[in-house]
Amino acid sequence: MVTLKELAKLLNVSVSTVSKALSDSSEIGEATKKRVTELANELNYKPNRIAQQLKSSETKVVGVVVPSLMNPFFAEVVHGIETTLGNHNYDMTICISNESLEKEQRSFDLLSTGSVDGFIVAVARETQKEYNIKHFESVSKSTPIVMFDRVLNDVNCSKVVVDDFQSVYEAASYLIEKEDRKHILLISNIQELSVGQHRINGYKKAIQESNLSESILKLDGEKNPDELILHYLKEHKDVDAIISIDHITGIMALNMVKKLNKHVPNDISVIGFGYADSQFVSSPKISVINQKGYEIGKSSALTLLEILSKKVKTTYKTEMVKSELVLNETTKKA
Amino acid sequence: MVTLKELAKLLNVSVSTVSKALSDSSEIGEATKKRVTELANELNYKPNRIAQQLKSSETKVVGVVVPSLMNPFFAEVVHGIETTLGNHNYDMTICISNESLEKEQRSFDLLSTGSVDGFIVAVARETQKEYNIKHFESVSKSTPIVMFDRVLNDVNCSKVVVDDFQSVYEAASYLIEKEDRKHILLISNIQELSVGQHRINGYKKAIQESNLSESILKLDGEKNPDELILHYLKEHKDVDAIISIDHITGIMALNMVKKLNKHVPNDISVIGFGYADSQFVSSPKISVINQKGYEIGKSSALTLLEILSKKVKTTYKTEMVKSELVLNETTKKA
DNA sequence: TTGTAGGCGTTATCAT
DNA sequence: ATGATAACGCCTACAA
Repeated sequence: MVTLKELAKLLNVSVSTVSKALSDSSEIGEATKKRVTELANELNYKPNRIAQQLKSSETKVVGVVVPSLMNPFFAEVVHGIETTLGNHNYDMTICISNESLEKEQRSFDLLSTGSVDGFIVAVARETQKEYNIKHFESVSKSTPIVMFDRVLNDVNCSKVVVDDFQSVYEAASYLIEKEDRKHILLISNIQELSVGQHRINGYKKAIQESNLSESILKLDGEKNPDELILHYLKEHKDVDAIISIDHITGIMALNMVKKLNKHVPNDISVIGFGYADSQFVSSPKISVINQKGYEIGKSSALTLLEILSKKVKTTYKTEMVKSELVLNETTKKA
Repeated sequence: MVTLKELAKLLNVSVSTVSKALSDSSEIGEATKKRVTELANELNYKPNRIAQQLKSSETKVVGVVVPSLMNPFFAEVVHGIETTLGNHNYDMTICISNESLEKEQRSFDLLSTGSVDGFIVAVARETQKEYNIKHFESVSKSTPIVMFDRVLNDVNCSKVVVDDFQSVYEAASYLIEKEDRKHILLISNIQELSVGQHRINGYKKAIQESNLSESILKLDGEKNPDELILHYLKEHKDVDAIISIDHITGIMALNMVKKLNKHVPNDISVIGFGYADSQFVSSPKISVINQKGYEIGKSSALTLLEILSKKVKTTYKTEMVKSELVLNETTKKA
């Protein structure tokens, strides 16, 4: 690594002259500027970012802590974050909590120590269950935090959430009103998460408003979700629509319906939760509530960048990114 | 951020006393050690990592540059990398090249400037196409690089590759020998990547050895891959097995076969490329060549960590992580 | 046992 | 127009 000092020695000038010349300061003569920049290019000088960070006490790095990257939703969010940060010359350090409280705490501990200017986090399942918020509270005193999707209400920070309640409410209402469905099964794989609860509540509201009755199949932690779905459908032959509140069980349910030789969507409609290309792995192409992970990531990043750009403490806000009901081949055309 | 200096002032001792006390140096008396550690805990002192990095010229951070995170294979690899690095107290900065040469170059430029101790990279599609290796060559002089999966032979660094050729060769041989298949269709979505070529060549070898004839359907860049598959199968009714060399088209092909009311695996066997839970989104559960992304990530990280642990220049090695043929419900039981 | 001083690489202030 | 000096926070050889 070539440093300012080395350049200075080679050119027989002082370190500060070199520094100023490279930042095109008006204090430096054109001749020396040329000499300096030429040598710097030749030796491929790049300022040491660590030194700059120490000097400026700014890292231009954001810590991103997510439960998993193999969940396509989080992968998409992270993609949105990365792109947005990149446009503002920020980098991103990623920690994966693996749904573990302890790993999440360690990540915050490690990074809150000057390594990053701020955090973007979706809290781990365990954290949410045990409602342990100490690490967030202590860090947020010195470093701004933005939470998305999995959010803890009692932590005082900006948040970006999904309209979980409303989106499922609308999907169920659509099935009831436009398709005249009478027995809508809700399949859940995530009922213990706050977002899962919201989605279930949206479903319940729509059902209650129409005086239908609720059917909820909870698969969280079960080994053979597909068989349970199949079994349920066999026992309840009047099911005429399915809403799944996570990605995989939606596709699964579709496959099970086909296995029973029922026609989709004529006999049974299916609406899943999805991402950009959920449709590619299903036939017929599945209708989904699209969570817009990219938008959520972008929004989270912009929110954090805005906080970082101000010196003063900002007041925290909660933003909602609306999902989109994408009607495809597993629902009837409106 | 509370610093050593502040602690020193509050305790009326020198900075170095505090520093030594906190690192439990034998030079410091027990009494002062206690005073120091107690105040440090009370004020929640944590050494500033940036300062430590500058001092030691080690960051304990690895730069990871991948084409995408929404490709489950890369997501899985990154997970393996993160876990392994974490076990060795390393962090990870992720840049997503988005298959763009320029973005990849920018990432290397930015990070090779003291921000990271080493790189783990899967090269972008564009980089591979244009075979531009300058940024790797210049960085690798000062910072070790480990390449995985998408690898450039001419770059002098350690590599972790997949047995692309062998795995497809074995899958095809299995279909020919154990299932007596006569017309095996290979579906490719990635023929322009080196790994795609290797996989195709593995297929070709198996076909030639058995005096069968090749059928290759290239879908790269096509808008309606599913329809093309369907069309192909209608035109070639004697196809009795399909190998797909990427994740999505495997599931797609399976769905198209079912659409034609052919039985899987009795009429047609299907083998895709897959990850841990590919089977969950298909019915019947798809047989796959499992790439073991986690292992690849782990191996890449360990390789880099080993290089970093030695001061001397190591000699570069190329390691191969064997894929596993996971026979499931879309092939006949052996 | 404790303190002083110097340096990691950069930048900014203040002299010359 | 150029240079000397100090500072960011930490560590450590050396001095007291």
